[in-house]
Formats: sequence, C-alpha cells, structure tokens
Amino acid sequence: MADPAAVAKMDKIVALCKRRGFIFQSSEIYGGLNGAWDYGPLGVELKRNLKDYWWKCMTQLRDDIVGFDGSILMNRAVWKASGHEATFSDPLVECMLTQKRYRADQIEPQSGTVYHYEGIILPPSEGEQHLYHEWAKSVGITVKGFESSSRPDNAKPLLLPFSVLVAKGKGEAAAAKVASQFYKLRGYEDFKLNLYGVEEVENSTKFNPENGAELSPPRIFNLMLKTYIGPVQDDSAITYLRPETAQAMFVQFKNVLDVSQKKLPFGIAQIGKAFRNEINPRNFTFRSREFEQMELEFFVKPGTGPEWLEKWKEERLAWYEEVGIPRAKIHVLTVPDKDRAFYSQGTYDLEYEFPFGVQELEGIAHRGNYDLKQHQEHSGKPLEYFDEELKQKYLPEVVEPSAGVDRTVLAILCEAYAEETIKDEESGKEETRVVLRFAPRIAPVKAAVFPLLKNKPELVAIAKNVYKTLQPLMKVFYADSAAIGRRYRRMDEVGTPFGITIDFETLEGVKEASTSATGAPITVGQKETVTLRHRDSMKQERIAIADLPAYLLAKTS
RNA sequence: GCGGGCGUAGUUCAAUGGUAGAACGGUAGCCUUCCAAGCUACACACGAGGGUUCGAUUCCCUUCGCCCGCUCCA
Repeated sequence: MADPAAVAKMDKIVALCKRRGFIFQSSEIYGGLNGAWDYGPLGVELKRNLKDYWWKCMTQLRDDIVGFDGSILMNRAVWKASGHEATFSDPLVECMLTQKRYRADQIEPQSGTVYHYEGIILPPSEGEQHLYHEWAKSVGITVKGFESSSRPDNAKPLLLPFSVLVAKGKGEAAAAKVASQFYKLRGYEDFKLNLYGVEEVENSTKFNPENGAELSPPRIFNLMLKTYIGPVQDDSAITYLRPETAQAMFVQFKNVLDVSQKKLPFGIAQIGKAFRNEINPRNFTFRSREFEQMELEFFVKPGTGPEWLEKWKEERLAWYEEVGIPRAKIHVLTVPDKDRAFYSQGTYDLEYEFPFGVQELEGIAHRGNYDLKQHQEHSGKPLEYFDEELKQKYLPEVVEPSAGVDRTVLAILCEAYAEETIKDEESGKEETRVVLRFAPRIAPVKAAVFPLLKNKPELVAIAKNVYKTLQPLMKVFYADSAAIGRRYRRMDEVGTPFGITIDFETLEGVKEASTSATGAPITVGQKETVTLRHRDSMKQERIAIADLPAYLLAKTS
C-alpha cells in the first residue's frame, strides 16, 4: 500500500468503523489483541445481513443445497486425515545475510564449494594483543598482525559461524566478500575472517540461491491453533480449533446425504468461525486469526467437476454484484498449477481491489474426491454415493466456493465509503459529506424516521407511529434530536438508504401536486404523506404513510 | 518473525520534569418549517508495566498495539 491516498482512505474507514460502531479492536481496554476484532451494533447488522443473504441464496432459493452447522472442535483424527496436521504449516528459512524469508520447500538446490567461516577477529588495542593471541590459540586459530588498532571499547572476538556457497572453481575471494558483508552488517568494521573449512556439496538447499549465503535451519510455523480437551493437558488431549469449516461437511457427508433425499449434484452449505495462527495479521480485519467463513461443498459426479467449477465462478461473481461489489472491481485469478493446493484440480480466486491491494475474497476450488477419499480411508467407513441411474458406487468430486465473511464485509465497507463535496447554495460554503453507499439489502439500518421538529408533539406522535409500524418489518431507527439536516447526515454516514420525515404537510396536506415515490399521484391537500429522502442522491419525494411498508420492503430485500 | 515509523479525548492537533488545552464530534436542554445553523451545560485522553526522580504524559527500559516494507497467506 505505497499509495498515501489509499492509506488515508483506509485510516478513515477504520476510524469511521470505530466511531459509528461497526468494528472495534478486540480487548481494546487491555491494549488489544493482534488479529481479533469485535463487531459493534451496526457492524453486526451488516455482517448478519450479508450472511443471511448468502444463506438464503444457497439454502432457500436453490433445491440442490442443504444447510449445516458443524462444531468447531473435532476429533484430532479429522485433521490427520485431512492433511492439515502434517501440511498446514510452513517451514520457513531465513537468509543470514539479507534476513529475507523463503519457503524451505521452494529453495532451488545448489551445487558448488562451501566456505565455512567460524567468526571474525577484532583488532586488539595496544597492550592487549597477547590476550588475543591466547584466545586465538585456545580456539585453535592463528592471529596474524593487525593493520589497524582502532576498535570499539567492549568489543570481543566474535565466534559467529557463517558459511557461503560459491560456484565450483570460483575461489575463496567471492565467498570472503559475502562473509565480510555478513559481519559488517552486524556492526564490525575492522576484522579478519577466520576460515576453518572448505567442502564440496551437491544439491544443497541450505544456501540462498541469490547470494550463496547460509540459510537458517527451517522453522515450522503451524497455522492451526492447538488446544486441549479435558482436564489433563497431555498429548492425548490435543486437538485444534478448526482452520476451515469444510472438514465437518466432508466428515458428515454420508449422514447429510442419507437424510436429505437428494441426488447428485448436491451441496452442503455452512457459515461459521475458523481460526488460523497467522504469522502476521495485517490490514484491519482482512487477515485475522479468528474469522468467519461461508463455505459450500458442492458434490458432483466424477468428471463433471471442471464444468461445475465454471458454473460456480459465474454464480459467485453475480452474487457479489448483488451485495454491492461490482463485477469490475473483482479480479478473477486462475491459480497456476504451482501455487495450487496439492489436492486441487483447478482453483479460481476472486479478488477485490482493496485500498491496500488486490486481495482474495473467495477461493473456488475443484478438490476432486481428495477429502472424501481421505476420510474414507482414515475412518474405515464407506463414504461412497450410490448412483441409481448408473447402478454403481463412487466417491463424488467436490467443488468448493469458500468465501471470507469478514473480508467481504471489509470489501463492502471499502466499496461503500464515499466522500462528497457539497456546496451550500445560500452561503457558498463547501463541506464534505461522508456516505456509505451500501446495497439496501445489506444496509444495517433500512430507514430512519424523523419528526421534522422535536417540539411539535403532533409531528412526534405520528413519527413514533410510523416507526412502530415499520419496526416489525425491518431494522429502523428513530431520532428527534438536532436539526433535520444533521440527522440526515448521520444516517448517510452509516449507510441508511432511506430517511422518512414527518412534516407539516403530513398534517395539513401537501401544497403542490407531485408524484409519489410509488408512482401514484399526490394531490394538493392530500394528508398522511411524508418526505422520503434518498441517501445517495439526497433527493426528496413524497409518499403516503400507508404505502411505506410495501415500498421499503421492496427496495431493501 | 525481521527492518523502519508511530502511540495525548471519538477525530484532528497543542502544551509541559510540577493542575494536560482547543476545534470538530458526542450527550442533554432551549431554539429551529428539510441537508452537519445558533445558545447553554455536561462527559471524554497522556496504550500498559517497570525504572530514574521529591515529583514522569515528558527521560530510560520492557511490553502491547497500529502503520509501512519484507515475509507469509488452504
């Protein structure tokens, strides 16, 4: 995120989220917890609307998908079978010279000559040289004369081993150059290198292909959060907080199939928390250690995975459009073979243009029959599907659209956030309007109801009535404090699509004929109408109170 | 995990080795006939812990968190 404007925008979104109650830092009064976030009153409505809409699209509007809610804790054997325990970890190595990190399994093997240095010898000060000769003798090396006698106080000879690989026949000079850099980077300027060994190696992955410098031993970062079940915290009690919701659906595939009266292709949908011990949570809620997933496991006949992968890609792209993320802002990445998970036979990543970069919202993977096969083998229980038409048993293939809830919420916030410069026509003064242009169906609050003036009881009474009428139908908000303009702007800032104002024309009848928001005519003198104010355009029109429920329901569902 | 930067109110910004201020925002009241008006009052901050000091928000250390880069990303 090198772009300062993008950083500024992100900062504003984070500040708005806190100020208006969308998202708070977890454990804030105790200094926070890296990678964990809480959703406040508005955030939870937004997130719930998003999840509800996904759930509805998956399980209600389709005949071929059923819902599911698996436990977060599962038998450890699940994670052994799925491969997570063995492979959900990254062995990382670090270049000793540049301190850059690499995946250990991605280091190209090197052949050549390795020069082993044991350390460096600092020039002693006058009168201390004999001490250094003694030290050198004790470690079995020879110290020759020093050109310079300047050295920092407190400096000691350094026994810091470092090895360098150079191409065969290239000679020590090249190695010494790299080693010198290594020691210089640690603050030692005037020294002699102590070479204590030379060896030839073949296909070694212990050296950085870029500069020949030694790499640190691989360190394993297990991305699953380990926990213990029961009172005794020994190895037999270990399990993990699930790193993805998918496995419960594979493990229960047979049970769900048996009770659902479904034939292939059919899917199991689940929304739930998952946990990953991310090395480096970053970018607000984007990379968190605790997060929520919306996952679909769609089981299909063998050989039909590729076509379903395409279908689901299109299906999901259309869905994002419906929650306010335009197709143009989503990048479809066809994950290349080398980057794909080992079980995957094809993966699309749907990525959104966040202010901090283009990042993944959802992965759609053709997982083959890997998962069912693993669980069938490890559990010893048959998980095959009996195909009535073909009269044969087989393990279905699965296509998995797996979306991040929190990431999608964040994308929606980023996409909705807008600042407008408004010019006041009377005074000519310019001001900034902040507005969240949420798609109405996911907006946390659908409409706000206002009496134009608080100190006119007749307006307040009707406003409260309208509020109570709408309340059972949708999330509405009532406010009577402050000037009407200020109330509108507050609603803009949290993305409420409609403002409803009860004014004097509600009581006395309208002064000018107009067309209602519903398209019906509004005649002069007509009572029981209100001002309907639109968030995005700030335009106002009249609508009969009686028409409000149907109108708003149609516009916000 | 490494390197760099930064932590004073919700936000933006002051000041200070000795009582922490403002603006905007917030709450309440008054007023107000449609886009952050006005008046009055109120609430809210030195991220945490330790050290130095008679006294630390200020100096030092540690830690936590945030931002940027690297790295990583089922």
